Amino acid sequence: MKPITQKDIALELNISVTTVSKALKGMKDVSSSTKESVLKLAEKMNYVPNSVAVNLRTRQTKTIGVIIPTIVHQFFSKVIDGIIEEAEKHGYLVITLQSNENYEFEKKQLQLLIQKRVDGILISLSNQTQYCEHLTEISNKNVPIVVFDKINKLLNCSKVFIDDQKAAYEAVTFLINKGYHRIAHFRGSLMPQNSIDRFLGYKKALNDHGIPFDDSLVYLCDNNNDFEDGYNNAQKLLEENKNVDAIFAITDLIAVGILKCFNDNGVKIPKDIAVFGFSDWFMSTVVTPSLSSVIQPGFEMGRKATEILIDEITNLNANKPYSYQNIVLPTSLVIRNST
Amino acid sequence: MKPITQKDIALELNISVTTVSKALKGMKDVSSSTKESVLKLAEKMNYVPNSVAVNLRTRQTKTIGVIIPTIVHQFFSKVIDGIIEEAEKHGYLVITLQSNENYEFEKKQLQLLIQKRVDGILISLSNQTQYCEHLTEISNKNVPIVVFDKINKLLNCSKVFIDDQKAAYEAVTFLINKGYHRIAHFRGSLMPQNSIDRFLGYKKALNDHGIPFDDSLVYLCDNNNDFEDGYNNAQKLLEENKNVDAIFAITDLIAVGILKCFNDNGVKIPKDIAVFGFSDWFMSTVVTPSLSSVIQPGFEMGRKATEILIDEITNLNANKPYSYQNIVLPTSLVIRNST
DNA sequence: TTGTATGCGTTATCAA
DNA sequence: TTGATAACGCATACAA
Repeated sequence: MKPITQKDIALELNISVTTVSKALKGMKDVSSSTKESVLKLAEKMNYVPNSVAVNLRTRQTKTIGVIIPTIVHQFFSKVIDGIIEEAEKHGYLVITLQSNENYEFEKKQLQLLIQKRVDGILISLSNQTQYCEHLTEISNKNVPIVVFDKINKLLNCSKVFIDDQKAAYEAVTFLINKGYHRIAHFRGSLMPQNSIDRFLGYKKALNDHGIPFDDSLVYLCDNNNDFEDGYNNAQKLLEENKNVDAIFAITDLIAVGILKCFNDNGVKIPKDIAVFGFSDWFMSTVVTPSLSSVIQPGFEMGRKATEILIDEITNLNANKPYSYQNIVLPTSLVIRNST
Repeated sequence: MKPITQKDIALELNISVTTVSKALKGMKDVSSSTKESVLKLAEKMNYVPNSVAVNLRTRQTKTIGVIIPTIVHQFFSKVIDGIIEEAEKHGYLVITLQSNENYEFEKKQLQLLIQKRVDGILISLSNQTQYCEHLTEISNKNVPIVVFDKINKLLNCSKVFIDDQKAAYEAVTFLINKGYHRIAHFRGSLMPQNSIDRFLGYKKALNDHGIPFDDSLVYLCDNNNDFEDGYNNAQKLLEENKNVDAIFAITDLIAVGILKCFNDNGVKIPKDIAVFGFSDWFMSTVVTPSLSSVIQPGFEMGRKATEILIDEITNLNANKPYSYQNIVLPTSLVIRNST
């Protein structure tokens, strides 16, 4: 059976579609008696407005698009959770797409969302994304964009992120104060801002505490498999006999890889080598030893980014001006048994 | 600037919108010369078809809706991954919603998707969902539904799931063969089919091997926080001094909670008590001791369910008949150090 | 090969 | 207070 339309109601009641529409929307230029009968019949016939038609008419889809590198990642699923919840609160639905850390793919997904006429876009950049014409181009189409987590500082739009440099600085400083002085860093890919910033924070902490920076203590993890990257580089570190007494890893998953390797090789944590992670995944609480980490508010990041985005959409539709926001969410350290 | 429409192209080329439409769609009743000029201009003007208009016209949204209990859950994020990938391959986009294991919420989310006029729905039932009128009602609206993972066997639609009873049976049988004979079961909520089936598999395995079923060895974990549930019930089990030598847990997260509790209490795993999980989360490979588990193919489940759904949508649109499918995905055991 | 007319379901404008 | 008409952008049956 076909869905009921306003026309069906109008026919049944022998009134015009216009009046039905008005009654349904509670406009005041319709008599309370007809309004009542329309509402009653709509209820009875189980009328559901066709949102596609509404979308066409109002030029809004009440839909926002999200692009993240990958969804099978606790941090990002927490972000998505926050996004969906906040969006729903404002009557928006969420279409999620993945870039798989691939620039070309990211562009393609963006195109899909534009074609779908989403009202706004939330994106966390892929590791490969260096240039952002594809994003500025969208902005010009009057589709608001908010970037989060993996941002590009040059981008002309609102951003929600954490102070990666500061967070890394605090983590490494903690290690130093705890007495560790030969601290390695397992860094992420070269491109992403957060990878760079965490590295800079690490460097600055060393510097501020009079510890010379040693380039050979920086291990690059950019094989898109954090756990294995951590494991393999930890192995390498052991073989190279670097004499480090602590490691600051850019990600919990990498840190867990390190733990695993050390456990496999009889390296005592934190006695022989301490390990500090980043992101505070649930996993980190149940691993042995439990992992010290930086708490990164995923849910709140998704929520806030969505709030801003919808605000911009609303302003855009109302022809009100608005300015881009830079939201820096607070982080904190959680100290467990690995340090 | 407003998006370019076919009208703009038609105006520029001094031809009709119809011809533009046909040319764009590669219909053959349009001269190659005009086709070429249309395509070229469309490219130049950066024409993007308005999918909302297309949707209204074709009565299809090329969108599928997904409802899962919660996205911050490795199994479900793998499912979503599979769904998004398969959907995209067929030109569909995915709207994800969560039921938060709440029946009323599930109904509401379903309503939202219907209102959004999605072409089909994928759903994994909430723990609280007992009756399914809300689903059959949708089916009657000619919106195909495929249920997966947490299904209701009575439901009249396609289903993709695993043989929970068999999988549980195999896990418990493994324990028995390994020499464990006093095996506790940490079961899930009472409602969900998979919870029931895993329990039945456990019981059957005991029975088939001449081990008497002891009701007091079944611990109910239904507080919606698997890890804590596992931890607390493990604590209880220790206090009750049940003398068990193994535990079959309905979920890895619960199993990990057990591990944690045992580690905290100096219970040796598997020497004192062995632990078997279910689902094979990544976490289980890095926990100490690593957890034996049942491999549950999340990605493939999402992929397959989507494939079937899109198939049904396609058939429905073509007025072709189709029959509901019951797909049982294979599982297997992965034995690690906890057993 | 091209174009006209019509409709998808809703909303907005304006006249009655 | 009501309704006729047009429009959103596209696609199709049919006529030219």
